[in-house]
Amino acid sequence: MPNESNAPTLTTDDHLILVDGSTFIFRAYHALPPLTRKSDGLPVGAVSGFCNMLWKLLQEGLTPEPGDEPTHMAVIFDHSAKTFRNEIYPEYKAHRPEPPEDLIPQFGLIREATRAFSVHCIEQEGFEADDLIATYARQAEKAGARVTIASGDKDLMQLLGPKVGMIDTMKGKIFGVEDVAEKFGVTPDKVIEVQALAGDSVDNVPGVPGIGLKTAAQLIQEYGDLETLLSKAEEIKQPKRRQNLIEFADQARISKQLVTLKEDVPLDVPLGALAVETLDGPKAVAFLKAMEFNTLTRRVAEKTGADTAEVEAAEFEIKGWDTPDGKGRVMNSAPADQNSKPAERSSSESSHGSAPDTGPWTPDALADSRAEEARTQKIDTSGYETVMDLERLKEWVADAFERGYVAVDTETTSLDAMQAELVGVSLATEPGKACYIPLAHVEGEGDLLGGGGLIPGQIRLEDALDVLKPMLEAPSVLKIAQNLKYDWLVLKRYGIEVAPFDDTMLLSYTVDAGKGGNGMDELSQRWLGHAPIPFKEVAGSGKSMVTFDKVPIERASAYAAEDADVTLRLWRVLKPRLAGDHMATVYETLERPLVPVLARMEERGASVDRQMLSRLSGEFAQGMARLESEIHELAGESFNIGSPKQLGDILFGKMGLPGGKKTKTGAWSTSVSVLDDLAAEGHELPSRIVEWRQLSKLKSTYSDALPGYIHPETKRVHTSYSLAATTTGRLSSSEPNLQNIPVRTEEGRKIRKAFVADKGHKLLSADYSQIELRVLAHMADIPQLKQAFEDGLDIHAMTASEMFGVPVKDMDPMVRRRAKAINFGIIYGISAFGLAAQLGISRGEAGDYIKTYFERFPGIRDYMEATKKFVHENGYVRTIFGRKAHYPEVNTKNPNMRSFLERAAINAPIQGSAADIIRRAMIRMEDRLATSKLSARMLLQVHDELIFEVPDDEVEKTIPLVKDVMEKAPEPAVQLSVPLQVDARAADNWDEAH
DNA sequence: CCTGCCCCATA
DNA sequence: GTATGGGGCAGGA
Repeated sequence: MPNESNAPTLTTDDHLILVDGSTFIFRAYHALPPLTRKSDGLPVGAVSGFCNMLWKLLQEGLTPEPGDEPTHMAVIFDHSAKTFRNEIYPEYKAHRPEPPEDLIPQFGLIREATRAFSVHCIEQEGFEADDLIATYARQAEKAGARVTIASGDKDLMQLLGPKVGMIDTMKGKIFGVEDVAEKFGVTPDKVIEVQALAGDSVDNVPGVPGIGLKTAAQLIQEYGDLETLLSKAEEIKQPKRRQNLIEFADQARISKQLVTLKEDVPLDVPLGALAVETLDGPKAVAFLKAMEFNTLTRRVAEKTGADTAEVEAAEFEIKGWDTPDGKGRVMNSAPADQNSKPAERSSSESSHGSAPDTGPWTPDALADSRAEEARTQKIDTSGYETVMDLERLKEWVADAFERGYVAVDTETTSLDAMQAELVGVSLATEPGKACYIPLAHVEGEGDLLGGGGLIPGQIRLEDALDVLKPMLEAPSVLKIAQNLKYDWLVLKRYGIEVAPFDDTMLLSYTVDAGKGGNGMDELSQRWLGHAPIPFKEVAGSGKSMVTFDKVPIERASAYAAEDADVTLRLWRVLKPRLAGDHMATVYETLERPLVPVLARMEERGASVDRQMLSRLSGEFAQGMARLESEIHELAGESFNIGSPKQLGDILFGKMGLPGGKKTKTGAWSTSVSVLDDLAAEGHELPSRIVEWRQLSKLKSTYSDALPGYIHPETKRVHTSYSLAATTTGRLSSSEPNLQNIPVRTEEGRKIRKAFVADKGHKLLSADYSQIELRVLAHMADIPQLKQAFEDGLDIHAMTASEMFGVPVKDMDPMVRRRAKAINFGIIYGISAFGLAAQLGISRGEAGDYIKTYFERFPGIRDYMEATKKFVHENGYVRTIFGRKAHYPEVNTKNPNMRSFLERAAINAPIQGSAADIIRRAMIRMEDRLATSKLSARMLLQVHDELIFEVPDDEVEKTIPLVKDVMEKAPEPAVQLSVPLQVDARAADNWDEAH
């Protein structure tokens, strides 16, 4: 189609900058200090800010990198207050106050400034600047050119895409698609849908009452767009929200029209005409001189070769301002021709006018292009730097402020964040640009005098932290780290609370849970095709391993700078995938906010009674010794009871007992179930072995090991929680694992009694009752189960009654036990084989139970079948809150593996939804306690239980609050169709509280 | 000294 | 039948 304007179209090499002049004026006026022309007091603050911005954009474009300068540029203004939007909705922008008096003369001056810099000044009656920007941006994008919108207006975010970026020149912040996800919770193409619902009080866009950004984003993520949502409004569970969506449907539609930018404005000035013209030095200098902007005048003169002395200050009419002398104003700077001819272009450039159509913007397209970029970019370490002086560090920090984000990594003396001493910090600001700041490296071994003197030349730790702290805590700088919880804890111990942040480990986990590990080395390999320097190669391993402070600075620097660089590159790949996969809400509501919560729990630690554990170890040792001689007596020889191999030889070889199960490797199993079977046949040795094993386990894993984890200073035990270790969304705990402290046996509970409260405090344990069965009842929509939970019945007895037709009253405990096993089996993706093993019955009998169960609860079978179908088709399943668990191998031909993965996929939404619920409770808990002025501290999480330390006199008030937060945790995102029940109790130790 | 295996503690 | 972490043993480096 011929270009009607005859102006050359843009090409892929072009870079168009569209400056949103109207919003800039207001923001500059309010943000910058008031500045007046020295000679007569003319207010020029906004003009000054505008000129500086324009100059910078002309010189550098978006970034200072060469080649980034604009080839096309325009400043766009609103023509008048009334536009077509006022016809749709007369109240639109009706709340706008009149501009302040000293701003009025600057409106005209800014247009003068634009012309003085030979930049096109665009405005059109009936349209807002935003519509013109949208139209130009889309046209340029279609031609394949790069577009940068210079504005701080969030309404323009709907335009962002792989080729369209945005810069807030007031804040120096560059926005990409990932920032749209951050702000609106959706991809750019869905921004208008969200705005239509949420409205905007500033522009007086009504939206739907009771729906804000968060809810709007969540609804749009679920339903896709406004119309679909409105057509399905009846399904919305929350009654108030449903009613509003129905009642205000038309208002939402109007809102959408208001926020939708017009992308087809008939342009007075064609796109091609916006080509950047050679700067007319004398003209610009004349204007700047008139404004008395001395610094900028000098700079522009230097750059253009204009002679400041020879150029006279321009004179022009200033509307809205009476000069003190009251004289008329003369125009002596020729006004720039708005329809000036486009700059000459070489024929070769204009010949490939039809640039490849990049197609409609999709989040996946950005994610894909970032992944491609990451794969192909070489990891070039020549841009790495070792920072040894404070001034240079300040420059890095200033750069981080300028960009608004920075990758950070700490190097320390220990993997244990509670013990780690800071050795150095690394930063990265763009791929290949990274630095390491050594702070506490010491001379290596090799001298007998103790060595360890600080290596000279390093910045003093305190000085460096003084410079880093404001940046690490600045709301305007996003800190990017891999497993930030570790760095957060280390820095917290140096008085720094890192915020805000992104965590590449959690980004990967959110998007790819189940597809593999989320550690940095693995992610680097997966996304960058690059194996980072292994820690082992830097610090050694095993006995010869040294702490990081003993690593020579040069080697440390290469390792540490690379870690920051890799982290930044991973962020660039992974962050856009959040939007592409519609997982931003999961990341922002279930993952990221939990990091500081868990960090504080780890920091507090739990108190254990060392004496009690020591006594227990002695007790267990005695019991073991007694059993050991009995066992050797019965066996007729001495052997290592702890060796399954030797034990098997004795039992199934020497003594000739009938072997039961075999292990994977073909050896006879000596597991409890086998030994119990033998014991049931009247053999004495196996039951002694089982008793010995129990004591051995309690001693080695708990009473012996736990004291070793007591922190030398805090005297408490600080576990470490992993947020990204499970496929389902559960946490895991290690070093020590405090999620498997014994509870089932009397002997085991003695360990639990050693977990005690501080003086004047109690331990409070609050646990969800049957949360997974309740989640299942909700998800699979099982009427009998829901009713039973509603009525507060014994769920296992109810199941037994339904299945076997026996009354709940005076039920045989064995019958209830069978039903209980089946209920658990269901959650685990039941198989006749497993149920048979659990209940010690035949597979046939177990199969009959399952059949009966499904007859009574057909909805459960339907749910299981639907889940299997879904996972086979999609390779993942979702929790109620949208978390994904991937099972990429589920279509394998290996029938055992396939069944296993199917069961895991059935279990994941149930286990995972329960995990999501307790996560939500934990995230809210601290605020709720603080609001009620309660000083309870959350210490531990054990999947469906939270443990707090509470001052004695606050126990009574804390219990109902904790219960409330936990029971309402799904809301408002989800209203479960079954009630949640939390049991809470306080006591002096964990055993009695549980 | 590292790794795989077995066994077992929890939800 | 689901999800973890960890100790001890045994075998190969």
